[in-house]
Amino acid sequence: MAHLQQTLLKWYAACRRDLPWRRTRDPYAIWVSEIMLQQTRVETVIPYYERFLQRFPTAIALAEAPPDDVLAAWSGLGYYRRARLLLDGARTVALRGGALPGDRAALLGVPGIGRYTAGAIASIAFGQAVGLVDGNVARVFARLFAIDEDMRKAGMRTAEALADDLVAKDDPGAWNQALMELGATICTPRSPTCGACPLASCCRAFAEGRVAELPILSEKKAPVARRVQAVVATREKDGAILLARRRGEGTFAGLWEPPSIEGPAKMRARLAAWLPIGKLRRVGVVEHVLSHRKLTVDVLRADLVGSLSKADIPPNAGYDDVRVVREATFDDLGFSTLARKVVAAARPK
DNA sequence: AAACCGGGGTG
DNA sequence: CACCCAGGTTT
Repeated sequence: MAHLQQTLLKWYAACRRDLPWRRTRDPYAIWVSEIMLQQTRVETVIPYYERFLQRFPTAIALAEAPPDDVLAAWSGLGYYRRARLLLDGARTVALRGGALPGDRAALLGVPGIGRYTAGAIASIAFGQAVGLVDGNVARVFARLFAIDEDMRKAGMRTAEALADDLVAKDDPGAWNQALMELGATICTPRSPTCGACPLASCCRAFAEGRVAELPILSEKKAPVARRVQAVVATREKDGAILLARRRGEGTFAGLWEPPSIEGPAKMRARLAAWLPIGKLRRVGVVEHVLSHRKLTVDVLRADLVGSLSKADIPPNAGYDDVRVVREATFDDLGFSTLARKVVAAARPK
């Protein structure tokens, strides 16, 4: 076992990528990076990470920030729930003076910090000897030990137990990052480069010729198709657009978008009923796929002919605020990629 | 259009 | 422990 650890740590020391969050030991910065890196690739995260830390340098600064600002800084990263939970977590941490707890069990009590992130912060920022399992580690372990269980189910528990057992006591942070780095660069989902793998000689899947069939991953549910009607209401004099902010906890909650309603074309009337607009014209269709939904959006254009305030929004419309903004100021708002696509589709050519 | 990236929360 | 929920990019 010591041999395995020596080998991987040595490989990591030689091959590790120089990433911004590897240049700090600030637990808050590491926390932010770990949340951003969930489901999002390194190259995408880097500019967001730099900007976010500049804007919200400490947990307290983040805790005090308006949710709109936080979502604006997250705009385009996706999985906006992460940003809302990170803000929740920052508020929780601010109540205790602004410092994250230094051990895994206490970290698990912070909103938005689950098993993976707790292990990452505890080991990387605080040097606690605990393991972690992300998708990379799950894949590496599934192959290294030929785990025949579903890695989306029981196999994950098996991997978590292994992670805690195997963690290098003298440098847990480096060990965990080494495992993830191996999964990200060598032990990749398809066409892994076993020839370059420092652990090939200890790898059970490699020895048994089963690398291609592991890990075992159960099927995910197919996204459900939904139709949506969206209105881009434009003010004549300056081209400013009416936007509304989604309330609640669901998809795109807290983000700004052209007002929309789910359903077929006949639902347009219900949407038009509360908007100060002229005649609707359908100017395009936008397709957008999320993990659980496949959205087909009818993009409708209309002239904005009056004004509107919060109080005019019907309670069941799904919005809690409205605003008329010019495209130049979109960057100040939390905006999904779908909303950007809808606005772009409505722009006169 | 399909494949890929995978972690938090709840019951 | 099972199950639900949540975007964007690459190929």
